Amino acid sequence: MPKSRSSGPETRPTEAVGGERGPRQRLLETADRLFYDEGVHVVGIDRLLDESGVAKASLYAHFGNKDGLVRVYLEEHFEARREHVAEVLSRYATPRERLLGLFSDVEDALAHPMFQGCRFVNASAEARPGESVGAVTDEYRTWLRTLFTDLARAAKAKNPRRLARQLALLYDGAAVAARLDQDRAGAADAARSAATALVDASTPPPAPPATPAKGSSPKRPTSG
Amino acid sequence: MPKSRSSGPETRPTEAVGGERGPRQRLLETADRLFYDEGVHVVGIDRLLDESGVAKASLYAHFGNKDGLVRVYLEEHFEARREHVAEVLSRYATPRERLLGLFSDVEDALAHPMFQGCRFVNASAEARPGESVGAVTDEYRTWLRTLFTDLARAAKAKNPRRLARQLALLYDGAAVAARLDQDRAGAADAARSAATALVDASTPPPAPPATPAKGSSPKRPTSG
DNA sequence: CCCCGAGCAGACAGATCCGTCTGCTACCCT
DNA sequence: AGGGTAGCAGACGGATCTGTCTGCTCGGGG
Repeated sequence: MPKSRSSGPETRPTEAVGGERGPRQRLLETADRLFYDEGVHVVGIDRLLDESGVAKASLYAHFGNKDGLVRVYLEEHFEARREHVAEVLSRYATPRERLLGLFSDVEDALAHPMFQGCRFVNASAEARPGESVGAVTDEYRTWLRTLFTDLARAAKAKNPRRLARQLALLYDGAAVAARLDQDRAGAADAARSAATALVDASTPPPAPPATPAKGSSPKRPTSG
Repeated sequence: MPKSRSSGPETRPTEAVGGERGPRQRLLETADRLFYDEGVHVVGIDRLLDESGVAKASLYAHFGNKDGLVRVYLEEHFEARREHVAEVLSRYATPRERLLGLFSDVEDALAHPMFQGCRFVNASAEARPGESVGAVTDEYRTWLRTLFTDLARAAKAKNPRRLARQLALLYDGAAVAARLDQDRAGAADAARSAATALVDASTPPPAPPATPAKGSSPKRPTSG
């Protein structure tokens, strides 16, 4: 029985407080790197174990099986995405600025050389029917669509759901272009400019301008 | 040495003329179905052989190895795409109508329940570095970008390359939405309406209308 | 002091997958 | 009629992958 890890009181099982990271964390970091760069099916368990310095038994104790690791890998990325998007949105005041701010953030992500597209898109392209990739991806897509729809509605778009879906198309397209094309700067410019045009065409004219600060973190990109 | 099949005079090796299809064709049809629906790495050779009724030796005689089959699978799809797009474009007269016609065609593809997104996007998401997926995909992406750029330039867009990239984003986004989302009709509407808005915003006003015929084939969709 | 749990290391089994090779059949062409 | 070729069927080997299981170490608490 694979011990449903969920009881953790406040600290991770053994160590976890100091600079030392436990096997669970190391495994997830390695999984995020390898799964994202090379694909879920391409990367075998032995390689994950080698590069993270974790024993095979620890993997199965923590995650049950490989699919469990993949699920947590995607869930943690989902959580990181939500936090990142919340932080981005917090930098802007009006709904219109927030919508466009999301595409400025896309521009930042595209500029990052490690950006390899959306983890959910990539994982879904190679997912078997029974795997849990589909479930997490569905949750993510629902959240993303709701986010755009709410913002479009708040921006008083004439047809909020349509505008939301249009912007989502640009969002996904940018992720695809980031993985397949060389000209990432062009794709970023296209996404931002298209988003601006679509928002302008669907919403009443905005209030007078107020350029916001534009800070971004140098970490591994989280967009997708 | 894997016998570089290329000498075929005018008919395929043995049969090929009558209703009978040779092993090469059967293999490619099965590959297109399985690779597209389930993924290139997920589908093994034995399954391809079983479902196509072809001997293993025939596969290696025709394609050298699995990567060769994958390459031809993508190349033939590329060729089908070019022919299909040429046919779509031939239905319209002006560059603007042609650009928008491509998105009407996207709408048709999205309506097809077997449409599972773009074969190149899907295959690239799970491709190993050395495989030939990357090469064929590069050719396809270059062709696609050139196509949009030429049409945008012909439509007298103020910034043809930008408009082309914007439309390409919508194109890719529609393929992603087709695979990951349930609401395909909404995605199709969003792609078409966004394309119209972006074209209108970037080009001088069009000539008076002239609604074209809109016929589509009931075959397996080729878009991507 | 000792015991228990967490984690590391690696062997092992079962499945799968790729690719090669050996037979056999059937058809076409001379 | 006979030989060559394309194709079918399947065994086989080597590699790889997932998942289980057995030892071993180490540190902390009763």
